[in-house]
Amino acid sequence: MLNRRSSRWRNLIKSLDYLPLNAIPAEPMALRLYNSLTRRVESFAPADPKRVTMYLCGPTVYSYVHIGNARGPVVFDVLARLLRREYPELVYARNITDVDDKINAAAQEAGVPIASVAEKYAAVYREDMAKLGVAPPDVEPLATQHIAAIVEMCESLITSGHAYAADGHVLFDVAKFADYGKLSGRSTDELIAGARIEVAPYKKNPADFVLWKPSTPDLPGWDSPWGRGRPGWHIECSAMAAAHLGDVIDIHAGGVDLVFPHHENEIAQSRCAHGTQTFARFWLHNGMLTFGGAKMSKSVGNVKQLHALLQQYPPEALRYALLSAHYRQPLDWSEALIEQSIATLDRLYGTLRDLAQFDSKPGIASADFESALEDDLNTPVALAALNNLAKSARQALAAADPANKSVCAHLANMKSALLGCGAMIGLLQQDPESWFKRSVVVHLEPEAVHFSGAALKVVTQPSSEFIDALIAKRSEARAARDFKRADAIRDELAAMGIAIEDGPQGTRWKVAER
RNA sequence: GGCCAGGUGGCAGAGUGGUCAUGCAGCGGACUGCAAAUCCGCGUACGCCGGUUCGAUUCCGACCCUGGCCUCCA
Repeated sequence: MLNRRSSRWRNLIKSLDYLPLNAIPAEPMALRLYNSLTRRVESFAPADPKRVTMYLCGPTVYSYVHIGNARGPVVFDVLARLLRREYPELVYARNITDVDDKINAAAQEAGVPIASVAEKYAAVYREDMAKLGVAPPDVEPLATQHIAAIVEMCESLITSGHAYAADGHVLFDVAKFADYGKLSGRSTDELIAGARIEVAPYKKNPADFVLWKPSTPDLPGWDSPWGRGRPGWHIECSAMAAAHLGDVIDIHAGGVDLVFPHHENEIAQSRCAHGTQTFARFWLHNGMLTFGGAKMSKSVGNVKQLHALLQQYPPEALRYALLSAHYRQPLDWSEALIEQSIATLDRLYGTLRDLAQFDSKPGIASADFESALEDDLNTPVALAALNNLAKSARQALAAADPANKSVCAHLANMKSALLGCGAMIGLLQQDPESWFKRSVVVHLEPEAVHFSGAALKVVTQPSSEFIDALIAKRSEARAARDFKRADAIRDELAAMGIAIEDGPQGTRWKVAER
């Protein structure tokens, strides 16, 4: 029986994965995405294939972000990569909110100008995203550079009767937008009746939200028809999305905690200002990172700072960890998760290292890998496919006759597929040697070579030359069958955090897990 | 209280109406001077109680538990 689940069928499908590139017919992308607006998985097709638009709510730059803040950028970076293959004209915008009361507070506390706080943390954010392998967005708008557009949007909302000015503020009149609450599944009546917070006296309804608010002289502000003031948070994103992507966009993404009120308010502002039936055709929301059973957040205090983690662990392991669960599910962050990710990457890079003799470029990803990603970004299934592919490569390698040309071609194809899968999710793109020899001082420090065993403890970061020298000594000892000495040197290396492996081609080494 | 997600093997985490996730860890074997790496093999997982069905972890209902939003938040 050749049914879908039989192993014969699976092997057939597997063998198809490694056909030469030109033998695989090009198929149109079958991307399906869960749309929060309709609460269903839908086939994705852009409004205009020549200009696909995507917006992700970026950071407010008042401090270091935590690892939870990185989940969206990483996950939607994968989506952007996927989209770009089919639609090279993708315009992906990720904003930076650089005017906000938290920034003001941080500046005041540090006794520095507000702009310097925003600039500092924006720069750190960009650097840290790059370390995580997140490609820069096509557009990175700053809120402070869109004040005119924001003011204009407020005026237009007032003119159309959707907003009102009161007491130096501009407020959105929730009662004037019938679809308010549709995204988050709330009724306007409920929202108006059920407000828990203290209601400002200038509001018509408790649910009305601020588009513009007055600034005192010590706060950043811009002249406006309502006096000197600054924008509210929600209107920034609406204005920046419109300025760079248009009135209607294909995809709007963000954390699930932004559904209400932020995204709900964006929809209200944008649709009313533009007179459209739709703001974003697809709404995508990533689940929260938890830590110790609760959502990671600064207010709870259970945060792990991204910047610190990047110094402590290989960045790629953090990316792997963030992609190890489906993006809509919660993911519990832990040290064990990072260590597991390091161990898995060790194995994957080990496979690539064993395939080093083949000069393969990233090629076409395996079919099961690609279809997993197209199925609402199912990265866990994609990673499973990647691991299966790596395992097949190891098996083939273990059984391979190096002289057999067709076997070599097969192995080269597998390596190409492996790198191709990695390229699609931003993993496995570095030289395996640099993965294994990370955090080792590469430059020779002449004194270090002459250190005696006792002085060695002073050296916290051994140089690769020093390690090579020790390994050479151990090899001499092994050749002389002086295993006691050889093992002593191995122990010495282990104490430095270096693990060694003896193979047919000699001894190689890697940085051991912390 | 309202709205919305979940509860899967030691751990992480997919998925499915009827033999397969995958990874990490563990155990046994091969290989190795010993390790390591690699390969081979192993473990009767689907919160609880009913129902539908030839058959349910998967569908339906009740229950218990957890998390998210309702306030700034990725």
